[in-house]
Amino acid sequence: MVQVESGRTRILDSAAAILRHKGLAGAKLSDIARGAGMLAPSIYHHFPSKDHLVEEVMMEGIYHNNRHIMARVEGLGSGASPLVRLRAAIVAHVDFLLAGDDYSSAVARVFDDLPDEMRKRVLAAYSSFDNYWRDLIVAAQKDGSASKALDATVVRKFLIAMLDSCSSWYRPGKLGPAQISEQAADLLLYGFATERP
Amino acid sequence: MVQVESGRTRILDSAAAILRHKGLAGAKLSDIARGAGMLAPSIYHHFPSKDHLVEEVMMEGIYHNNRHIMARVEGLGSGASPLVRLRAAIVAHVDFLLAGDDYSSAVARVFDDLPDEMRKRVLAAYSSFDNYWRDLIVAAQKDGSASKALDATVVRKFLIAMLDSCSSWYRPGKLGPAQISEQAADLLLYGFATERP
DNA sequence: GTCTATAATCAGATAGAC
DNA sequence: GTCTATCTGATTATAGAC
Repeated sequence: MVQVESGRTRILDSAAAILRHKGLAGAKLSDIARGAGMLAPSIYHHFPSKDHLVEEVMMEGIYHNNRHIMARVEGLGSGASPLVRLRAAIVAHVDFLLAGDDYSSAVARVFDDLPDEMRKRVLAAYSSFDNYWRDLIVAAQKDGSASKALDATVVRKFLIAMLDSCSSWYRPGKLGPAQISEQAADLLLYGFATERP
Repeated sequence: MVQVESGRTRILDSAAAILRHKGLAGAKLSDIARGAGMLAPSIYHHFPSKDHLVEEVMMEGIYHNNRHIMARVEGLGSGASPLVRLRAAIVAHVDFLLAGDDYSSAVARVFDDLPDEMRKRVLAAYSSFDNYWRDLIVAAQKDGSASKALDATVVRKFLIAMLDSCSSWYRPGKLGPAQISEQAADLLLYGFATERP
């Protein structure tokens, strides 16, 4: 028997899609409800407020993305070098965003606009993810395969900002998602210049 | 004789600072007015609407940043190689953002949230800037000092997203703005890995 | 679980005095 | 050029029928 998607899930899916494309202030409850096949007040049967709904989308986005990246990296097996693991994480992150996951794209889009208290909670949930990236980066430095001259925190911030941006500018065309993610990894790991200084 | 900053300019400065820190929806006219030492309705003596005010902040931000980067690159003189010019542009962009220019930081913060029509106009103004980056990137590829395997457009998008992010996460600490901008340039040009594949 | 009707709130904008 | 008072419109949220 096929269980039709519940009303609650349809609301979350719709909210994620609209937050992703229109931002926090641009995501009206009436639009979200329409995407879920209902009218705005019906949302309140499932969520106590817009803020609660948004926060749940953020948490789902972080969780989905996190799981996807970890699964790909850990799927490499125990023999993979730190640099190979870092590369896999970069590729997985871009692939995931460009595969069109509305939840994780919504996080990248509206995080800066969240109300202060909510942003703190979302950031706390995000921190396990952040730590995972930090570990990948630091492991590559310890192992000698990545530059110790670059600050691990600066690298992480720049790397994540760069990767997160792709869902806002990528449009299908001559390059597919797979090419974009490979280029992201090549650019970050080996740089744009052909020779070292 | 010292001309005190005009009301119009105080409003623009205040709007830029508030847009930068609170985003488009978070920037209330009453807050902007307070920052300019007046009350909200007084803004309408100088600007016909919030949108007009915001658009002028965007245009100023683009113009300031553009001029600053071009001045630094062109200041290198005609003997500078394409890669040296690209590096100078990267460093200048980060320096400028971290020097705390509210106008250009406001552009990076609210661009995605602008109303469609305005965003088109701002994007058009931005395009001369975009073309400048594209020329720097393509020149380095033609000259053989940068990788032709990377798509120039993808490199430009990733590069600008990465650089623009720094005003949202940078906090003065053990690393100063000058170190951040050098690390950005090193990461983009030479990558995080110590050896080529 | 969804609806119609409506309240409450808030921010952008206007009118007109000074 | 700035103010006080007010209007308008949009949006979140509630009440209560079905």
